[in-house]
Amino acid sequence: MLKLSRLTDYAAVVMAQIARQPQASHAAADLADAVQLPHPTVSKTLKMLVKAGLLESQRGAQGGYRLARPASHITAADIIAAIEGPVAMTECSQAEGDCELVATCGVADNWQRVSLAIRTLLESVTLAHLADTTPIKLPVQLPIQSISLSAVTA
Amino acid sequence: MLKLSRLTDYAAVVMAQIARQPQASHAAADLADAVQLPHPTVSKTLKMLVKAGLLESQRGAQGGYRLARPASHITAADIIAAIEGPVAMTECSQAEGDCELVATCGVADNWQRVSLAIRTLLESVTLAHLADTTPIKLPVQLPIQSISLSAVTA
DNA sequence: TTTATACAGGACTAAAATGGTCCCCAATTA
DNA sequence: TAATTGGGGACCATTTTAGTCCTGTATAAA
Repeated sequence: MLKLSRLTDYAAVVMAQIARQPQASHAAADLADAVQLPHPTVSKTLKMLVKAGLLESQRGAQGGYRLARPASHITAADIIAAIEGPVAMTECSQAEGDCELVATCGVADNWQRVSLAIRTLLESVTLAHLADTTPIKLPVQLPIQSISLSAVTA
Repeated sequence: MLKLSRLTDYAAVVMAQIARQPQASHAAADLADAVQLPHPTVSKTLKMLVKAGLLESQRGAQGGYRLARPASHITAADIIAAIEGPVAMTECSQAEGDCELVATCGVADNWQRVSLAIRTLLESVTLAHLADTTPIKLPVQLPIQSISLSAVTA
């Protein structure tokens, strides 16, 4: 289904939660409560986000997590990459893609373009967009609508 | 990695192969040879594509597979859906999405928009594009809207 | 300095998805 | 009728995923 893994989903939700109170420090337990997800799993997710450089952590009492940079500078692609690795639709659209079938494949090149387009899209959606609870007045709508527009008019 | 399953990849390659000789009937064994993939797996893929209505099959000697409709009317989204099910990035962006966490989620709505944008993009790329051995003339560095536009007009 | 808090890292398991194979049946045609 | 070719499953091995838990370490407050 070209679906995100569940952990990635969690990551997005948790990141959004943090983004709504950027200056506060958020303990893993608090976040898990707020988002209604099992503590250990949320904790695991948070660690991955730290490792990817999207969150900063502070140990000890009053410690917790906060954004490593403004929500407007964290993209959906960043979050996905933090949990699942780089966004790439096919084996061969990855950096290390050494698919032995390139010769007989015949679609590699075009898949890579599609893959790139999706990556670009995901890079244009920021955490600030995702965290915005009000449905629609997002700048996100701009790229999205242009896509469907050009697709429809073609 | 937001990656396509390997079977989906096969499906695309095989569909492209058929699309290059649309009027001929292609036996599973021939296709497998042409694409350098294991016969049983290719066969399985073909069956799925038939079930999804993208291919038509003919049994018996001189039988085989052919496109159910012109390559320009089969989209990347169709192929992906045939193997993996409908394109939906998150649980809740599916039709039957009954995620109990919607209340605390806070990002569902925006994820659905992203998901829709990707689906639209994948629907704008046709099998005819994929099968074209000369790469689609996409200015890779340009924004998304021009990608899908030039893809369609190519 | 002590103690409670909170993250770090990784081992571990259960469950599910994935990739792949194989077999027997049904349809078609020569 | 015999050879060909797809249809439909069952089946298995492997990997991935999700989730838990334990032990260690940094920090801050009492």
